[in-house]
Amino acid sequence: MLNFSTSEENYIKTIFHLQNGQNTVTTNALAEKLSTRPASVTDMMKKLKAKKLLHYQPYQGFRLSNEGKKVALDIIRRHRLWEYFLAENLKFKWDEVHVVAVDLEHVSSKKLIDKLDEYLGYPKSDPHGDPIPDSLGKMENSEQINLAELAVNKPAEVCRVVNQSDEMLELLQHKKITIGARVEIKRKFEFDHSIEIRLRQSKRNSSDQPSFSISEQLAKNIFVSL
Amino acid sequence: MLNFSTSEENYIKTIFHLQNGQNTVTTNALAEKLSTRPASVTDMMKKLKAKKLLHYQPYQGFRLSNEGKKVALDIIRRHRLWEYFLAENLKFKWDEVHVVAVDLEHVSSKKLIDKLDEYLGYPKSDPHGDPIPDSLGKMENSEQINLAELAVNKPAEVCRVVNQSDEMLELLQHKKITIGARVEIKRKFEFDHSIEIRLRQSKRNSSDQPSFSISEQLAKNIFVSL
DNA sequence: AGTATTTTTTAGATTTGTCTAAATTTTAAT
DNA sequence: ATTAAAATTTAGACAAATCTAAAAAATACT
Repeated sequence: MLNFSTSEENYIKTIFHLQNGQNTVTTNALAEKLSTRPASVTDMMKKLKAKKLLHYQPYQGFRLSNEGKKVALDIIRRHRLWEYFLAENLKFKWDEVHVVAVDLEHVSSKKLIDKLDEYLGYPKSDPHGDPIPDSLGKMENSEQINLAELAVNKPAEVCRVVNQSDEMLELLQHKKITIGARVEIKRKFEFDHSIEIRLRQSKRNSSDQPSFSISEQLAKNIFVSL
Repeated sequence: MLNFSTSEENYIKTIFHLQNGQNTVTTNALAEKLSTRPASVTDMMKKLKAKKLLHYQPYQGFRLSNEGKKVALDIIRRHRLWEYFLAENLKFKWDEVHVVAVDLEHVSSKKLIDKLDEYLGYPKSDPHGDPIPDSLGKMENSEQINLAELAVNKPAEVCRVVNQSDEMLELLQHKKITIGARVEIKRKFEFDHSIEIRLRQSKRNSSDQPSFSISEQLAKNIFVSL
């Protein structure tokens, strides 16, 4: 695997997240996500196409090639392993790990990352519940359903949070919704699609907590497994 | 403390090492160390002078300002803490840590480094025996003498190795000379200034080893404390 | 001291990644 | 099917960090 610049890596990673399997990614969407200008995106797309990391015809959007996906998974692996290390070992708070990992992820020594993985005990997911690809780029994708679509009275476990904005993480912290928490929907309200939920803080603290309600917007950003 | 580019940081760090307290650093020496051209050095010196990180008059060489030294110590702190982590926690070999730390040292989150320091138990020196500055930039500088100048039959402890080239580290590994090893000079030879030494591998393995000889060149790169 | 050599700086070019403004292509709307 | 609007690309410029070649300053040499 060749080496890529920090800038190239940021583009690759972001395309991977935007295309999310099948989608074609547009110039504007990518520019928006990267806080840059569409013209800059076009420039970079030419470069990445020349390096065979993506498929791109002018005006038609782009998708990562298989090689590009491999690179993306490698960057994501680095990012999530560092996030795990920061939270688990250095005791960073859940909502602080992302910004630091964004820098660390560009240190690309394969030996470093593989040894870090080993040191951490080959964790399967990062502190946000996102799966960590292994050294071959494979990652587990257990059955996850959106909290907004969970049936009433069906117990589940929070396993993933997709929006990682500061605002979102602030709200989660306040509501004490964490990865691994057991959750059950008590009621759904048709009017605004808000839902009333009850949490049990994983296994150890099994004392039931009072139920409270969350907005549809929040629920849509939370994934659970049964 | 402001943020500096990787390139700026490399210049600052290298000047710090070259000036070693009092020396004035020359354009050519710096270009040589950084594997760059003198013209590039001059360009960067103008930039760093404008940022008040060093004192510089054209043709007169340069020295870091107090502010520049602070920045240098911060970079060195990051470098050595990562080296310690790589060797101690990730089980990197002694001679592999430097190249990886050279990348990690440019991730400049203060919180990250302070938490890493805490996690590692506030180590005093890195795997090469070089002292690690604390979060205020202070570092211990215990009395160190050059192995070439140690008196015969005076037991001492290897505490520092100044040349970190691959070739040097390969030789040290072969001779099993490690930081912390107890060493004693048995004889000095006038002809080529080589010396005959005997090692005891720190405290645990106190069985004496046979003595062997090392070159003056190697001895000069090893420092010991009494 | 005056010349030759070395060191350092200047001037101008190059690469990477970005930008603005203008041109082009695609999509949407009447 | 035209036209209007939106999205995308091109063209040309800029900043950072580097380079080469030439000029200038410092140093070393008889």
